[in-house]
Amino acid sequence: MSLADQKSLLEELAPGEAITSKKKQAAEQLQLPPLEGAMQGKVVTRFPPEPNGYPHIGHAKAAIIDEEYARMYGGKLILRFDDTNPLKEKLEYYDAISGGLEWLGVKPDLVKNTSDDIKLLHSYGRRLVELDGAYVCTCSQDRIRDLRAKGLSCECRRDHATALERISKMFDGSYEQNQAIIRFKGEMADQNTAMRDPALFRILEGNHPKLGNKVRVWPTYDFAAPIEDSLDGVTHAMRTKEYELRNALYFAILDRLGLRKPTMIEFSRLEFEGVPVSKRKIKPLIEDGRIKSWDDPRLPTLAAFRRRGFVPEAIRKFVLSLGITLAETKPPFETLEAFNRKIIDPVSPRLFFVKNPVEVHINGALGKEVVLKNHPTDASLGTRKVKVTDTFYIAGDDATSLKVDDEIRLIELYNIKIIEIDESNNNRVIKAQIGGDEIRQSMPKVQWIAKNDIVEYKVMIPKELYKGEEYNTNSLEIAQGFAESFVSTLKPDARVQFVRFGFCRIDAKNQAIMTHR
RNA sequence: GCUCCGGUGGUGUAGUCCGGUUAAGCAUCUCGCCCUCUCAAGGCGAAGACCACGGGUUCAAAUCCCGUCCGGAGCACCA
Repeated sequence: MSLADQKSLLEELAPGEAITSKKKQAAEQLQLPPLEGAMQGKVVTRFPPEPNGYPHIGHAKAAIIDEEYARMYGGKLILRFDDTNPLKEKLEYYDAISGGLEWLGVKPDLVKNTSDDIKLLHSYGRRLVELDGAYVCTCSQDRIRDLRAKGLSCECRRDHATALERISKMFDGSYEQNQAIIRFKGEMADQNTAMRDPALFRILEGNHPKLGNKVRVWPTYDFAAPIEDSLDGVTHAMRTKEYELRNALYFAILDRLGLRKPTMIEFSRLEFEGVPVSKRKIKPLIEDGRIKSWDDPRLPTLAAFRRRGFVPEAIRKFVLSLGITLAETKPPFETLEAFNRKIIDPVSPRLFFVKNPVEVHINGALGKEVVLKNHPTDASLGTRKVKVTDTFYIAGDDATSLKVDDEIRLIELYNIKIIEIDESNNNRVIKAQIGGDEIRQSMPKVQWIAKNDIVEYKVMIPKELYKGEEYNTNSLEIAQGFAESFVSTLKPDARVQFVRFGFCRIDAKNQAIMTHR
């Protein structure tokens, strides 16, 4: 039955909606739920990465959700680099994150750094101490930890006058690193340990990428985040669920300072099975050279997804399909692949690559030039001309399954009949003769490379980086073979589908990376 | 250990707040058929969850209540 026939039959059986309803539901699944208390034109969200590493798929989820909501309500998205730790931030990471977002198609309406507001943050910290909402603690880290565990307070907390005296010393350079911190006056016996007088500021001697060593007193994330969100006009602040216990602190700080409170929303982290996002698991592999760079196709960095051949639209659709649940799960990588495949399929030229080539000699075949379609249905992708002779290569796997008398079709060329398989001297050579020209449904159809049209080619096939807790030593398979010479004219970043092999992105001269099947 | 958060087919989710309009929708995966000079895309269909488990409330519960179990997170002068 033709497609048109199928459709008309369906229309008969289920007049009206039948065809559209499934698609509609699938599309609805790619919509984020309404935002609590959101008003058209008034929503402000923010994506607050710390510039301490390369952006990965987890960043993409947060950034995309932040942006989608801003757009959904005609609001604003702020990209705010949460750079409050001079020991960790590096200039190259600000750029890497900006670049990653740009590739993703996430366009912030405003870009800023938390460090831009360092003076403001200082003054709010000072004010909080003056308000008796915080104090300067000079206890050792060990003692602080110990007392916190026991739910007990230290002497530093008791006397407000001491706090006032110390706060000046805090900022005038009287204290060294580790000698004093500003602590929130919470509740030392609170069941929520985040409320047991957490650190708000600490002294860090480091070279900050934006401020150098001018600043020594740095706010912690716990202090900077709520102040910045509030002052930036953020209406809906989203973060991953490991911060949940810190919500109480976030709001308590704003309360004490009398600042406006954003709505807080959390969602689960995104990570794939076997593809850890944590630097802890990736950095060692880079340092000892098992992985060469941060855009290695096995990695979950945005640079890696890009190099591997994923398109940003696919990542966005995928992220939206996950929704904003709190359930901690590892979604299937196949789903991302499916989204990507549907997007790139219509625009990927079909070309030939044969892995582990085996020679096929066709008796009496005449040399000629053939014209091959670059896409089965879209003629606008053009054609290419290939000169063939009587000798070809087919993929090793295809050759293996052949027996004498089998008839197969060389795609878009002609049928051949196997007459001899010569396995002498370790080098299999197949002899065949031209068969009929009838294209039978049941007949194997294989891609081929003409002997005089060969280019040596390599395809990297990324696999799971980790198997459980162990590095997967077979995480990168290299497929060697021949591609048609046309492939070598393609520039890096071109996308192709090697017929019956998989979708690939051209990576370098004579090298591609398999995106997925 | 304490506290908090989760638990819907193999997987990811919708539905849960306002209990009954579908005894569970969509996607992915698997399988079959159609289409096809690809093992891609597209079309159709099948299989697969009594909604973690046990009680309770109710005429009626995935949806409300209680308990249990399992999973995760936090308990940094990281974010």
